[in-house]
Amino acid sequence: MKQYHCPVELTLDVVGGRWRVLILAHLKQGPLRYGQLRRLIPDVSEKMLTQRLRELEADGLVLRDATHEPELRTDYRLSPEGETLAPVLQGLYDWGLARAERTGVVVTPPGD
Amino acid sequence: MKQYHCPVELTLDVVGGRWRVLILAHLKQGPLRYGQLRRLIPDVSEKMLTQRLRELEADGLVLRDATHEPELRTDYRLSPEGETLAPVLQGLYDWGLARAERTGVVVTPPGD
DNA sequence: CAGAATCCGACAAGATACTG
DNA sequence: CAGTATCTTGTCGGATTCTG
Repeated sequence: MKQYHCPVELTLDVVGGRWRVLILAHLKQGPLRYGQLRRLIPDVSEKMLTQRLRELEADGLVLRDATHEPELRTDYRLSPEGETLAPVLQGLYDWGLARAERTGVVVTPPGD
Repeated sequence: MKQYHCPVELTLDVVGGRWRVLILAHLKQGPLRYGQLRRLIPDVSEKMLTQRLRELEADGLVLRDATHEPELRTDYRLSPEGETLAPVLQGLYDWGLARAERTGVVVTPPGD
């Protein structure tokens, strides 16, 4: 049992770490397949991506539907609970963008 | 030189990790002294608190003014740049609060 | 394609003791 | 009060190999 002294800690439990927020931010745009996520987040390893997706699933933020027909294929998308994070994710995105402009940092979309 | 593929990564560099967001969220309420921060974030060690405060200072998000007269005393507060994070911090706070209610988790303010 | 399993290193974080 | 210094531990994440 963990003790929370501030609501922010709760949010951090869910979106904390290096990858979770990134995954959620991409899924916010719409459902994505495993391979698509990998391409959108080029620096994540398969292990991390799978691990974080499982955790997000367990936390009820992400839904997963897999089919094996005609071939193996898995879609991930935000659950209703996950959708409630949209404003937060948007805020993180917007601030990052503005900060990039202020500091002259370049953001390179993985458009390859 | 780090490669950013998504603006969110930039935000994470600044508010990422376990303590930074927490520190910023408290400073958002107004200037605080070192000891006050420690009490508000009971689980942080002195080392971590100092280290994170130095980083936030270096990133230009937090300002520090120390006096030695009549006694040693240091105030930390958000810089103008740090203030731009206010909506983000508020978003994280609000979502955590709502999530706590939905999941029945109790948040215990360090008011003891 | 979408993973699981294992091994390993780096760094974040904790504990403790000491200082102006 | 507001730190610094040192040592140790734990967790996160990378690399690689294997599978239905």
